[in-house]
Amino acid sequence: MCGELRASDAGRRVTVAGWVDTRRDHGGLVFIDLRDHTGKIQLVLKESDAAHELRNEFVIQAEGEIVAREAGAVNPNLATGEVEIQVDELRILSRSTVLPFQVDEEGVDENVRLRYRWLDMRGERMQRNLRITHTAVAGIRRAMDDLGFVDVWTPSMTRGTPEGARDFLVPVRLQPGKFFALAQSPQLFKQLCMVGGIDRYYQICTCWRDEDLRADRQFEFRQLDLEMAFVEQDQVLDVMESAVVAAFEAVGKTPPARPFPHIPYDEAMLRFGSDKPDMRFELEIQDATEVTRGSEFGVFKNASCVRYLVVPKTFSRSEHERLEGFAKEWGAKGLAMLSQISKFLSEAELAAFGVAEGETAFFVADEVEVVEKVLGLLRLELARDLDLIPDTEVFHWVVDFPLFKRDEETREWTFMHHPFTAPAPGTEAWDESNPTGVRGQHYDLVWNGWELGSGSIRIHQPEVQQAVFRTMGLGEEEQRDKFGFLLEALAMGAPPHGGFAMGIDRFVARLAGEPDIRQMNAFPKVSSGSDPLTGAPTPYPDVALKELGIRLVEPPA
RNA sequence: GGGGGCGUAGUUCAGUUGGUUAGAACGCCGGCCUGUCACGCCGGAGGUCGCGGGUUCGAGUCCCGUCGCUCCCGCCA
Repeated sequence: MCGELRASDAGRRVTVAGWVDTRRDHGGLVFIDLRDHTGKIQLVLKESDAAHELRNEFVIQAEGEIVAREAGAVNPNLATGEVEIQVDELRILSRSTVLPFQVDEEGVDENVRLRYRWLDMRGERMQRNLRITHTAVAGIRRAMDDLGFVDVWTPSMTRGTPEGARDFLVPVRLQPGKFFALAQSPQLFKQLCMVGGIDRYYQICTCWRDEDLRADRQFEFRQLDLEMAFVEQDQVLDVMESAVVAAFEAVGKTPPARPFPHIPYDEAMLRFGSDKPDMRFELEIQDATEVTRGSEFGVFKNASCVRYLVVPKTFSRSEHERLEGFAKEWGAKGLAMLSQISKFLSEAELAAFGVAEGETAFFVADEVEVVEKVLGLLRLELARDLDLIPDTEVFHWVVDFPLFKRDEETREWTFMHHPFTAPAPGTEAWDESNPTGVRGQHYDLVWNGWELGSGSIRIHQPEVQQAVFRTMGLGEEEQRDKFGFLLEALAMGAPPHGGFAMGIDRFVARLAGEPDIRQMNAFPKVSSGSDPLTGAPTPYPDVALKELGIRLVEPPA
């Protein structure tokens, strides 16, 4: 209401309520900017005890006439600047102590903002972010409803899975010594919904993962979770694109063009060194492994993979040292500049690299995984340094992922994303001791280098599911114990199905132009994993733990 | 688990090669003011320099440890 009054409202009598944003006390006359979530309006108060008592963030109600301001008194910086309210009745509804920071004050430390989030939320930034989240989610829900999806609630407290992310454990008084896990995702429940004949399921659900927090990760987050029966990959992608576009339209932004482009996983890793490449700019990685196979240069000769980035700039020694420092931090043994090492290389090699005057080529030689990672991260670092990233919105799909990968530590085969992804058509059988090259029907959605989510066509034949379990080293008994209910369900008439899960927080953070998801979350945790507002988590008294059958190994500090 | 950054009034910051009483702006308190809108003017309060050790005649400043926050790597099926 406050921010919506205009010259055409002049003459009306109104009652407004809100917070005192600023006061300008002239003694015989007091001006108040009254704020609510719609904006601000100037109140004009005649001298009174109550008028002088007003302070920032008092909650007041004022009654009076909306009057047009005289020409010289119009405030062009305020949307309501052509009018003001001549107040004849003022009620102080609530007072405020001195504030730890001013509402809308810029540059306040985030921990202070979070400690007093209720104040922070009154500011324009959080009002906008919470409301844009609501609007985007409402748009997505409308789209899902229009497409015939059914919102089915699935349990938060579920069976733990030792694979994947760490579970949050929930002890239960009725079952001492046993634990539920908070759902990392409703993955298996939504697949069971497919077997149960809910052919289009969706949910905007909370998921929990006990892993370290980041700018784009919290312990708990929401995802748009959907699953469809009798579909192939393209149909799932089509629905997801509809949901993304619906959210853009709901918040009044120009949606990205459909269909979103596709890039195969192998190509993304080769050209961009990432499975979530930022494709707003070029700066592509080049492969030199073939050319350097017989190199005289020992570093190249002994490496199984040699790749390089060509950058349109020359670098000083100290700039190079800084970048090499990053490269080592990311796992490289070094970061060679062509100009340094050209004396060790043959004419043929130099010609093949095709590096021109004024350009710099950075080489990494190592195992392919290290080369990809280091050059991928270096590419992003250089793009930021050289200001190569344009202000555009690029959505794309990464497709054709491998189904399996080797565990870095155990060297055993394991799944790339999760064990329920179906192999690509025509590869329903493979060498279970060496599944190199088997592709999965898995797809990731990437926006400007942020992974928004992933999905897959799932396995719907129990034999195939068991073959995947066997490949990752899960014996018959273990399969029955952990996933027996899934195998049973798949054996009782499971339709082909597939789905997707997209992180809502990451998506709306990008929509709102925010650098991290805490700005979209009313009450987020900080990176150490605690809540600065309530002080959670807290110790529990022994008597409560005893009832749960729990005893701490070390007493709390 | 590892690496980088930060920590000084309520808030945002400054603080010289180590030097005497640690400053500014905003906010807060008191006073004056009928056309301000980041109102103005006068006056005032407010500090365990994150914490603990050490070096020194002397530490906000140097060293060691520790805590908190933050970014990144690992991790995130």
